[in-house]
Amino acid sequence: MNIKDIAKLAQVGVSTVSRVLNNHPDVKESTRQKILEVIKESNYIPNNSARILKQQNTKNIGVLVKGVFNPFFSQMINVIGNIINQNGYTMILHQNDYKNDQEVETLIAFIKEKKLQGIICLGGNFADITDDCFKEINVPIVLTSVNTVSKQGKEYYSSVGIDNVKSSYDATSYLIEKGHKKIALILGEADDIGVSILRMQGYREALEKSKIRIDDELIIVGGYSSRGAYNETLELLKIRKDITAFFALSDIMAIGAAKAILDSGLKVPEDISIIGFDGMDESEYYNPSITTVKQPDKLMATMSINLLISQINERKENQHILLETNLIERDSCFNLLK
Amino acid sequence: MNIKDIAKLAQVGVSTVSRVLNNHPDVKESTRQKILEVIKESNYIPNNSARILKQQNTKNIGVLVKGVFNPFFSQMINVIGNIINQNGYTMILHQNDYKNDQEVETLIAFIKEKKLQGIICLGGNFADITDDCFKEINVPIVLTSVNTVSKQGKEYYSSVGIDNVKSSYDATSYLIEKGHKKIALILGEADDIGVSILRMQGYREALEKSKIRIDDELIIVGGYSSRGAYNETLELLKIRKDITAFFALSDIMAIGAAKAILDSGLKVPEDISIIGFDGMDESEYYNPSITTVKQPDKLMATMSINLLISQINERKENQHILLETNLIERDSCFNLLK
DNA sequence: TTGTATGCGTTATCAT
DNA sequence: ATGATAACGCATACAA
Repeated sequence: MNIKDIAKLAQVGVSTVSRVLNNHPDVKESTRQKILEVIKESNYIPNNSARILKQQNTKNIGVLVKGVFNPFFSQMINVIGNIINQNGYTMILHQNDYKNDQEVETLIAFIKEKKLQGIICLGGNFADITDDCFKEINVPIVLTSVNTVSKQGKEYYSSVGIDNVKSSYDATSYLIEKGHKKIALILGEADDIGVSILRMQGYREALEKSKIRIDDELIIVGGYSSRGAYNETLELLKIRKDITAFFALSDIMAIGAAKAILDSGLKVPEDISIIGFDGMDESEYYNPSITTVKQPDKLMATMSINLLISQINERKENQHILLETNLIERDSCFNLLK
Repeated sequence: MNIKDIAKLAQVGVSTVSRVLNNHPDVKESTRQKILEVIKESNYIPNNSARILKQQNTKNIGVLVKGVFNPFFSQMINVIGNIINQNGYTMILHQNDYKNDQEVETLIAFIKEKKLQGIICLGGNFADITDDCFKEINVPIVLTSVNTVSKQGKEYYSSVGIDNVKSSYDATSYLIEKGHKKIALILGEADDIGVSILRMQGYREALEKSKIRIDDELIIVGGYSSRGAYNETLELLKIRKDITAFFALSDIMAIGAAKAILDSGLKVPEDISIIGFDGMDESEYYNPSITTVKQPDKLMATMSINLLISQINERKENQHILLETNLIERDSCFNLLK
């Protein structure tokens, strides 16, 4: 069942059907009604691939999200989607498997397939951006909350994110100010891509600043899951009785670590303090509420899409924006000095 | 930059380029190399819309997920994706906005656009299935963990899910057996679509069986969020001091309720018991660990995709499978009778 | 082994 | 207001 069949059934030409499909004004009301009726009756649904293939100005904005269902991004997608709609565009959401490391290629394929007018990438590792890989793409690109290690090609895309080094420097310093010296760090991933390495750097710098020796045994990897953080924390607590604080690089891991501490017969925060990262609901509703580094997720979303739309309307120079994080003090950190 | 340009640059015909693109065997190794080189140099990426438009047998299986990032489905998608790949198919993941209630239409559009060989729907409300809406679609459809209220058209699709009524009947009975009589229920949504109504029915039946009066004031709505459940629970606890247990229809809401109880100066489970639903990690790592109704998510995923693939290979009669849930006893329920 | 030509389903241009 | 027809970018049958 295609547009030709509908045209035949309605006894009109294909272009008239197409006009109805696309809400063009110059169709007689009676023919419009008739065509709509035929469409309804035959359960006809246009083929989107053919549509996009032909269209020039799609009014589509793409959102490419890294990872299958990263809850941190879900709020941001809502914000972005609303603003896209308000501006008369349509959001096309696309997942990029976290195992797929061909970020740039996926990005370009997405733009081409959907004839996008602009794109926002949420997360992912864009370390392999080269000077010319975006040259042929002449739609604006905004990379949000991604790991951009590459120094190349910065003039071909915009970015919005946080200062990972400073954020974790601040969080670590906060613990140090409360008298903590044996501070364990829970990384997300072990390899050198991703944000963990940047945040670890902030952790290291804070310790060095206070002349605290960096103890590699205190740095564990939780795989961004509660389970991973739980297991690793449990093991670490068995061999190291001197730890007074944990800094987890995600709230999800902070929760796993908290449970491991409790299951070890210790109290949070009296025996061991915890600080998380992200500012997800889970940390707020935990018992006790977990102090965390809040990422400005909604602001990041708003700035990303506003930047993109302004770029679509008037090509200006690309911008690279770094937003402030905010340490939310709750009930999981103990002051050893009082 | 399209296939024609590549052909010109490589000084070959378009079909030879197409063959290389699709890994066809009958291309001379030297020409293949040359074409690949040209493709690499010009950063050419084929247009997927055009590809799909042309292809007949795509080997694509679609997964249509309801809601922006429902964490309950993320594990299932991994399982499904792996099995799809093992069988030589490609998974195409598509989000359906939770505000979009045109489930059937979205489903059919997705099948047509991507020329899918089969599809799994994760979640969503398919109450408006009619006898003929799937008739024209001759690819197998599996609805997994969806709300299928409609009795029509069952011969045109398969389904995999749990018995929502029985599951919540069992959970409520579990509380009753422990001596609880004033059991509050936290629904996900207030309207009559969705699973909340089925689970509420189980709750009602369990109370009726034990001759416990159903008190509508004890039934609140948490909107499937911790925050919603927290606020509603806090309010309810102010006006009702007689409640001894909460049954939340998701673990996320159970956590919010737990925090509200704690913030009201009460203890879990000594003062008030809690039971959740889903079996997510969050409930396990909460303090205290929350007793919950575990959905067999991985099994649902495995059965769904295996059923679909067997249907693709040999069209058999559609099946409707109901799996058992499992009540995981943890530390959030107190026995009043001991 | 390689090239030419046709059509997938739609939109857009140009007629009428 | 409406219809015929040429693209869109690709895969494939068929020819060579």
